[in-house]
Amino acid sequence: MEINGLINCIKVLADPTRMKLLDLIKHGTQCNCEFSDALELPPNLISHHLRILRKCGLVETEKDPLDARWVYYNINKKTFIELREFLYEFLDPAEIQPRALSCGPSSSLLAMAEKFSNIKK
Amino acid sequence: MEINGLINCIKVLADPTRMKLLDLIKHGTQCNCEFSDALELPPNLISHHLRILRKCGLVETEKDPLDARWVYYNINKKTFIELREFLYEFLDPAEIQPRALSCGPSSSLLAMAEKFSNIKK
DNA sequence: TATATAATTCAACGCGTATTGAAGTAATAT
DNA sequence: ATATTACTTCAATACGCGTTGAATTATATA
Repeated sequence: MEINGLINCIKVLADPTRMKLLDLIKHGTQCNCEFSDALELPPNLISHHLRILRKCGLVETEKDPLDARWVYYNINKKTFIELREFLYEFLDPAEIQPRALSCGPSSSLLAMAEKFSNIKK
Repeated sequence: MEINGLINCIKVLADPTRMKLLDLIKHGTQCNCEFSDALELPPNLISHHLRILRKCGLVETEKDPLDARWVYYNINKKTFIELREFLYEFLDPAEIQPRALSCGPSSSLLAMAEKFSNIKK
């Protein structure tokens, strides 16, 4: 998945309702009515958020083989893992580097020396 | 950090400009003018996004000891790592469970048996 | 003191999006 | 056929947020 897709996934993730939905799905695929009960939100609003979760690829759907009116939601493992790896690398503290002295008065020793001599005057 | 603070961090992260800013800061503390050049955005807009990054605790500031007009930005390692750990756990594929049969026609074997007998009739 | 510089804050605009209630779709039951 | 159900889509509203340009603050220099 390209970088923009991943950033979009983060955007999708950055909503308490969708976080809770993902967490519920993670602990067993569920149908709209259960989400609606658990989060105390109208079914159409749940549908809306699930649509967004599906659009960015974080979840996928499956219809009940006995009664196709029911829809069950699953985590899309592939996207899930990809997002996980990306964030784990992006937030890697080992990559943090000290300030590159490319800008500002402290960026050159010359400037520091000049400053120092001014103070001395 | 509480869960709402972490979700807020994700929300803050879910913006291409701020992702780029964080990435630049990660590779050496920088000042506003450099961000402005690198991202080709007006300095006040950079300030705005840095303020949001600082507010949620992802970055912190430091003033130049020689000329306090310059401000340098650093990654706040503590928040950085905390967010990393949280997301790594939340997106752990090992936690994904199969559907709990608590809802829908396939939720009970009884229902399946009834359905089966209807088909047979 | 006056001017310049680095950055921030403010006011306002426009776009996107979460939410709401109603209408629509698809599948099943009577 | 008609009604019911599970869910989705639609239209409308309201709020939040990114962006912009101007004004402001803080600091340094002439």
